Amino acid sequence: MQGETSKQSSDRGNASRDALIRAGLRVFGRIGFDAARTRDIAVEAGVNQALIAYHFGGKRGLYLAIFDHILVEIRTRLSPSLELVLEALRRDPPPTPQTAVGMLEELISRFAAVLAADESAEWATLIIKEQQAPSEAFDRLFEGAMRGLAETTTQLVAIARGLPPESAEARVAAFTLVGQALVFRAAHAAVLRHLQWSRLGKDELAMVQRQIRANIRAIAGAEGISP
Amino acid sequence: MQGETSKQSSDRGNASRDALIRAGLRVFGRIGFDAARTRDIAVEAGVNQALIAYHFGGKRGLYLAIFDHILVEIRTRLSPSLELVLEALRRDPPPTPQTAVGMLEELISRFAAVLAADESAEWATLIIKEQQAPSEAFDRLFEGAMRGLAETTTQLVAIARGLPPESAEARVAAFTLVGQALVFRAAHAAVLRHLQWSRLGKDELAMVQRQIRANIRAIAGAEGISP
DNA sequence: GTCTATAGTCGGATAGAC
DNA sequence: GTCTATCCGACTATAGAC
Repeated sequence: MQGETSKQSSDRGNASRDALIRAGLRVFGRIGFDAARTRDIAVEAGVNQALIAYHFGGKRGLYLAIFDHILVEIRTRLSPSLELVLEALRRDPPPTPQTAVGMLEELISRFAAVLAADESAEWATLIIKEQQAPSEAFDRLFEGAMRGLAETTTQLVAIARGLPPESAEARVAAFTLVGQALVFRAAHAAVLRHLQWSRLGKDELAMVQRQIRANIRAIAGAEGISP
Repeated sequence: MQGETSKQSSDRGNASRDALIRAGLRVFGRIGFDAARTRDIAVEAGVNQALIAYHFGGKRGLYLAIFDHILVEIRTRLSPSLELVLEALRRDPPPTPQTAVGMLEELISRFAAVLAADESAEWATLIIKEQQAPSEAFDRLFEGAMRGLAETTTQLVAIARGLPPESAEARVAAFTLVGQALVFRAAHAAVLRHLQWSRLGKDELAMVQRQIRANIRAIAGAEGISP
C-alpha cells in the first residue's frame, strides 16, 4: 500500500514538504520570521528554494504550515497527561481537591518537561515570539491546543481551591501555576546565567519539577480545602 | 543653566536622539528588530531617517542604545522596592523568614505591575524577544539590571525557606516565583483570550497581584519555617 | 545637526526548462 | 515536482548640500 506508481512522485513531494517544515521550524525558532531567509531554510532542508513557493505559496505560507505542525506536536506530547485528567473530570464522583492537586502536579510538571526539552525548544520559542505580536498563526494555535490546556488547568485549580470553575480567580490562579514552568523557557537566557547552567538537561529539569510540585502542593494545601 | 549658546544645537541633537530612542522602542517592541524599518522609526520620531546613522551609527546601534535606555527605566521603576530589601538584608539582625516573605510579596507584585503596565509593554516584550535569541544587548541588560534582581530575590527566598543562599534550589525557587508574574507578559495573548480581558488594566492587575501574594505566602508558609 | 537624493544590497517571488 | 536564472521591490547606509 505504498508502492503505487501514482504515489511515487507525491512521496518525493511530501518528503520535500516535511523537510521544509522541519528546517523552517528550526530557522524561524532560532532567529524569528523576519530575520529568516528562505534561502537558508531551503539549504537546511536540502531542497530547492523555489519549492517554498510551490508547496506553501511563499514564506508566510510555510510559517503558517509550521504552526499546524506544532499543533499536532503539542497534542501528542501533552495529550497522554491531558486525557487522563479529562477522563477523571468526566467521571461521576468528581475528583476530590486532593486528587485535583495531584493531577495539577502531573500536568504542570509534564508541561515543564515539554518546554524544557531540547527537541521542543524551537517551537516553544516560536510560540513565545508569536505571543509578543500575535497573528493568524496564534489564533490557530490557541484554538487548537492552548484553550484546552488552559481550561483543563483552570478546572483542576477550581476544584483544588474550591473556586467556581468559570471565575476569573480560578483562571488567574491557573496561569500563575503555568507561569512557574513557563519562566524556564521565556526567561531561558536569564535562567541559565543565574544558575550557571550550560543547558536545561535532565538533572536540571528534575530539580525544576520538584520545586514546581512542592509549590503546587503548598498553594493548594493552604487555601484550597478550608472553605 | 540651559540657555547657553553652545548648548543650543546640542539640545536639538539630544531631542532627536531621545525621540529616536523612544520611537525605536515602540517600533522594535511592536514588531521586532528585523521587521522594523528605519523609515518608520524616523517618521514616528518626527525626525529624518538619516539621523539614525548620524546619532547611532546605524539600525543596530539604535537598538543597543535602546537597551541602555531600558536599563535605566527598569532601575528607576524597581529600585524603590529593591533598595528597601537590600537595606534590610544588610542590617545586622538579618530579616526573619516572616519579613522575608513580606518583602518577596512586595517585590514580586511590584514586578508584576511593571510588567503589566502599558508604558512598559514595549520594553518588556523586547526583553522577552531578546531572550529567545540573546545577543550583546542581552548581556548588558542582564549585568545591568537582571542579575541584581535575581540575586536579591534568591536571597529572600533562601531566608524564607531556610535554604543556603547560593544553592541551586533557592535560585530555582526564586525563578518559579518570578514566573508567576512573568507569565502575564510572556503569554500575554493567551491570558487575554482565556480571561476574555481586552487589556491588563488596573483592576485586572490587582487581581493578579492578590493571587501572587497569596501563592507566595502559601509556598513560604508550608516549608520555609519548619527546619 | 539636519536634510534630500541615491547608491548598493539583499531577499522573496517567478518564469520556464527539465 | 524540481531545478536555474533572474527580476524587482524594499531597505539600510551614505554622499553631499544647507
